[in-house]
Amino acid sequence: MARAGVTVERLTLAAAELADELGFENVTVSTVARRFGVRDASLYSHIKSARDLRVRVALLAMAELADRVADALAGRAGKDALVAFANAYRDYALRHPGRYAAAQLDLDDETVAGSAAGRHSAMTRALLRGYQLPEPAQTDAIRLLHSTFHGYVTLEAGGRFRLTPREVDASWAATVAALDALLRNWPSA
Amino acid sequence: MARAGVTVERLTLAAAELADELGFENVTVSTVARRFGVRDASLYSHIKSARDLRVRVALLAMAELADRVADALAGRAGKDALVAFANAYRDYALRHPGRYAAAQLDLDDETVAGSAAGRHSAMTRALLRGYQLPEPAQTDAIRLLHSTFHGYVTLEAGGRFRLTPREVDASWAATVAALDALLRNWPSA
DNA sequence: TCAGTTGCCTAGGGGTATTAGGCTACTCCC
DNA sequence: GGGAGTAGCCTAATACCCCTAGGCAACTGA
Repeated sequence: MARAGVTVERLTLAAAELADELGFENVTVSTVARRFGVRDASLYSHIKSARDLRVRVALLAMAELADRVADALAGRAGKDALVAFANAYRDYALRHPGRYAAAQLDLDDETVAGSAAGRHSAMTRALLRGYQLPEPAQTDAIRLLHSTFHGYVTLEAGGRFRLTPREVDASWAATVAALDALLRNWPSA
Repeated sequence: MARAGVTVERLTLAAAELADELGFENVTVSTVARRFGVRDASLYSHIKSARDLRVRVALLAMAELADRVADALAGRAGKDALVAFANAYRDYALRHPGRYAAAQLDLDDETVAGSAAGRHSAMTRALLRGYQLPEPAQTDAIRLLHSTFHGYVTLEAGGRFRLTPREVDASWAATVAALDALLRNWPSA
């Protein structure tokens, strides 16, 4: 019998692809095993559990997203940087819905610490340097930006904006422009 | 044998409670049946499927949330109303994490149409009346507010803000204040 | 009272998660 | 080249969840 050549990396990648195709909630040990043409039980020499597999997909997604954002941010500043950041974020989420959903998995503190989450907020902090916000406003602004981006793409992907006819792309552009205006005039008290 | 007195309403309520206690993903036909002391198969004369049950919890949560927001909004206007809206929203999400997660369930358009989602955006529209935004800025603002609120509570509940020491309550207040400032100075172009 | 309806049960088929234990295909070292 | 050892994959078996079919008993109303 030829071996299937399963490795943790290939498993994680396959799981990520499955997530984008079928939704993250349908990423199961069985479906991944099936894609490799092996039995489910065979995967347990590579992964610890179904959750382990899902966490790996989450970490992969977070790293990929951080990479895209870093690329988009390179050489830009001010509103230019904000727009690039926002669009890279949204693009990733819409193009890889399953991966993005994975990135929202509830991870324990230790795992979060070892993830790309730190890079993400460091980049946001760098982005905000152009707006000259003092602490703690800076932290608040990071949280606001992250919340708005995350909330927007989640609601958009969930079809929650389909009730109103207004184009979601146009709303997105207006939203990012509004955030830029807000950052330039952050209320002091 | 005495009957357990199962009804769709009691099932939905029990499922909602289980969601808040164990997380929405652990709301299962079996756990709910167990709580009633009956066999899982017995529930299928009341609900159509596990998904049906979850959708009912989602609709319940959306209606409850709309109620809380409506109460908070009564008799208020301007920033006062915005703050009340925001706090009611966040309170509900944090106090009822399972229900709130349920409300995020991906529903088909027909179900969404029959839900409290319409009430929700109508209230937001009413809230914005105090800020006098013309269309399409008003729609964009609704989407921005919803995105930010939803994103914030989701990330907060998911522990994504624990990396930074800044108090989440303080950040929340600052965020809402910032949104108020933004609505009062919405960028025209 | 008794016919009909409704509520709950048992049986059973199908799927996923996971452990235990076995066989086999590579690897590398003498 | 020939074992010895490791790693990859398999079958078997348990447990839990989803759901259908069919049965009996408990209510309901004429």
